[in-house]
Amino acid sequence: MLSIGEFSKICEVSTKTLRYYDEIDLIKPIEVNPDNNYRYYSVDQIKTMFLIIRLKEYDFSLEEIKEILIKENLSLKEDLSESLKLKRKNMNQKLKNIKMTLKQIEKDIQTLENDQNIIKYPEIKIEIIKTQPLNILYIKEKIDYKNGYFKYFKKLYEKLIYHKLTANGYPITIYHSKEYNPDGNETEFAIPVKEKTPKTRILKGETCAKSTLKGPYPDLKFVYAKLTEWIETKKYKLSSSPYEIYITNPNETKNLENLITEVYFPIKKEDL
Amino acid sequence: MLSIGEFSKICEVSTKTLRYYDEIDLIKPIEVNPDNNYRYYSVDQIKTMFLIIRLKEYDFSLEEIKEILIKENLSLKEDLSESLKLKRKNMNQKLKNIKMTLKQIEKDIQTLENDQNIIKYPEIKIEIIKTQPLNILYIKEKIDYKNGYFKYFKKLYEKLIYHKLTANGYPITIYHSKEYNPDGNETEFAIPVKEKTPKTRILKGETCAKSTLKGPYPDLKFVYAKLTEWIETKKYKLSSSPYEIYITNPNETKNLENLITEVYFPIKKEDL
DNA sequence: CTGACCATAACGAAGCGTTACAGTAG
DNA sequence: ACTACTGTAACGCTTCGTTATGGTCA
Repeated sequence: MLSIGEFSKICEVSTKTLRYYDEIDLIKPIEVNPDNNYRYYSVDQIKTMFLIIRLKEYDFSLEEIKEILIKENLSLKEDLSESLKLKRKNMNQKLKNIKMTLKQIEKDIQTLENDQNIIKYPEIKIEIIKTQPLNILYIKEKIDYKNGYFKYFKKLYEKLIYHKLTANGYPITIYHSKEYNPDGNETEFAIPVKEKTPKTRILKGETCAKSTLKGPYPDLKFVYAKLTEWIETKKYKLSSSPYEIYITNPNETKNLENLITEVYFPIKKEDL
Repeated sequence: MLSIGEFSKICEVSTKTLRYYDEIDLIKPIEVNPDNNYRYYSVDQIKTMFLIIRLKEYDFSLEEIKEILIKENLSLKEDLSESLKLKRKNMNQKLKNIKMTLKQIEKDIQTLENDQNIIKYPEIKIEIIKTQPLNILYIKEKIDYKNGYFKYFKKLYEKLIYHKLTANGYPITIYHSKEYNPDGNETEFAIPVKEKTPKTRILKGETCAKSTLKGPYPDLKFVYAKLTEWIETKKYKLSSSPYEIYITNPNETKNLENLITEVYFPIKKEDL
């Protein structure tokens, strides 16, 4: 039997951690002296503790680990295998993110060497145009921007096929919610179609400030910033929801720098 | 000028976040309506906000970002460049860790497929031997295990050279602190030397339980677990600090699986 | 008047670290 | 008697999310 200090040393965790794990019933000493409440651990528990540490490295929460330990006692290992595969997926995602972040850091360090600002908008031209009304098939969704739109356009195309309609233009995304909400924003995915049916609606023709971005989608936020700025300085106001038209197909474009996206801000003159 | 909702949408952060950043003086609206306390942001602040987001991706704390923004106003860009390089280093470290974790997950998934336990000790034999006294040159340090011992042995070798002593055996690490402490443990780095001087001391000869590990250093904790277990079941007690002797030089060993390390636990019979 | 927006305030969450204070084993 | 070890209790840290409650703009 091991005192908390000995146990902590072998397992390379602090005694504070052990007391906390005791408190949350993650791993409890097999014996507690009732006189002085000293905790005593068995050598068998070292393995359990090592398992906990291992799982923590895999980003399991202590709550999840608790469940795993319970299942372990019932020897349900298949379940653990599934969980591990899920964590592997998350880890791979994390790996990708870190690699991208590293690339970005490199870029930024270079930018600073050239004595420039890290944050700068891509070259953006703005023109005022009048759009024609478009007959569109659409779906509305509450979405998180970060995961890409592939899923939603897939759904839209399924609807298109199901209703036997004929696509007649590039895909469009319309942003209805005014405020950014981390768990979902009112967004409409649409595509122009030939046939007018009760399932379609008209995206009305309007005066718009239009910008065309050549570059990756994350740069779009700069276009939005720029357009917002422009509208303000020119004393216009937004008259309805902004939308994007994807001229290029991201699935067929190898170099993301070559993606072309048009951004439309419907505008009117500020009321005086 | 932008209301908090508009600003939040363009920058893709929640209004809660913006209010929090206002509270901690990270980014404050340029104007606040004194009647109703409504916050208004300028379009210029979009760039600042983008910078904050970028730096957050690089793992700067909000406190650090605050300092950077202040320096930015004084246009001290060199400083930022240095900070970025530091973060790049951290990111690279993180990348390595994740890669290692991924490898371990793969291993564990395999292990589970073979219907075995994830945590299992490597094959470890234990023998009882009597050691000879060793005359050692030593340095004591309070260290964190995780960063490797290279630094400390380098220091030890410098001392060796400085005092013109002759090494006479393999390097040794002696673990004095009983409890694991996340910010440092009393550890002694030593090497046997020929000359007896006031700078050296005797590591006394004793009865020891000895194990030899062939494999990477992280496996050492299993050896410690096993030895502790063994001592308990055989009714021995630890009589002084355990130590390790490194038979192989990790800098010259390509495959970490081939590292050889001896672990010694000085023991005595339990008092009856 | 009705929603969609805005405000403040207070609590929660994860995983311990950090005092502070006191008893205890050897 | 000393010291290293053990205990409990309570607050702190970071970065917001989550109610709850109430005022305000179009």
